Amino acid sequence: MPELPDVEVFRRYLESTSLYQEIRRVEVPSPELLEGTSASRLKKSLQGSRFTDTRRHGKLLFGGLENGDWLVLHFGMTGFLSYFKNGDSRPSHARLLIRFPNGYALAYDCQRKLGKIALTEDPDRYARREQLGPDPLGGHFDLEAFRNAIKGSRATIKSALMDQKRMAGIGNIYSDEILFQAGIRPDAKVGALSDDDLRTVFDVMVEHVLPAAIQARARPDRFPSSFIIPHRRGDGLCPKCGRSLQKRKISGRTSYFCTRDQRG
DNA sequence: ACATTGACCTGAGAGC
DNA sequence: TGCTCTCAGGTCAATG
Repeated sequence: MPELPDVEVFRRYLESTSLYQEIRRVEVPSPELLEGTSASRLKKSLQGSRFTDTRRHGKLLFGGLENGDWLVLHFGMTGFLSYFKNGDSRPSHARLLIRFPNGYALAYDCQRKLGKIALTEDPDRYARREQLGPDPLGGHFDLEAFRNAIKGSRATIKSALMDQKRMAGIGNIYSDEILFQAGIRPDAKVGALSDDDLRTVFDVMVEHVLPAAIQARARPDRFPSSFIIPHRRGDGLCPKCGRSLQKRKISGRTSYFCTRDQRG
């Protein structure tokens, strides 16, 4: 699930539930998800400290600690956060548990274990080492930056949008949505797109799709009815023209699009 | 340089 | 109900 809008919702969730509380106890039931750190180092850093800041870069969430360290979370395909009260049913695949004095705990749940947990002293440096491109909602990402990010790609526009080295945060779902709103087929080659096309993709992504998805708390049932995401099913219909959507693998990923409303 | 495939994991849902 | 098969929104490596 978690692409940029989802992770932004997680960031706000972390911010509103867990900031400034002392971290009493940390449990790491699945240490195999740790990368570049150990359970004991993680506990040593977190226990007794508290979150004072949050950041996001693409699909990465950073939790800033009082002691200067940052907890890094990547959510894979099935990850999410859950702040729950002691005694209430805890999420079924908690891979990291952060317990607070008020009897609540923040769980990082990741059913398929495709996410990862890390620790860093510097989120920007961490993102650089991961070779992540700019975040589309980051301050400096304008049309010029978008063109630079896309420039030189001989791949499909869908693949270029999803390439985390070009820009960070767009995945399979939202690339489909952006290209649907832009009226461009996902299998169109980047080189075949006009300057106008690229401007449209940029505008739609930054000004429409991503903000609307975040506003809807990344929940498809709250998306505008003009979005394609709620219709991404085998028998789904185009919200513009009502015809059947095409379902096809493009650049290795299942893609949905409308042959009438999207140009190739 | 790019597309494709399979691997990593686990579970939901479809079809029988 | 229960079994098997297919598929899944992320990333990585190997192959063509």
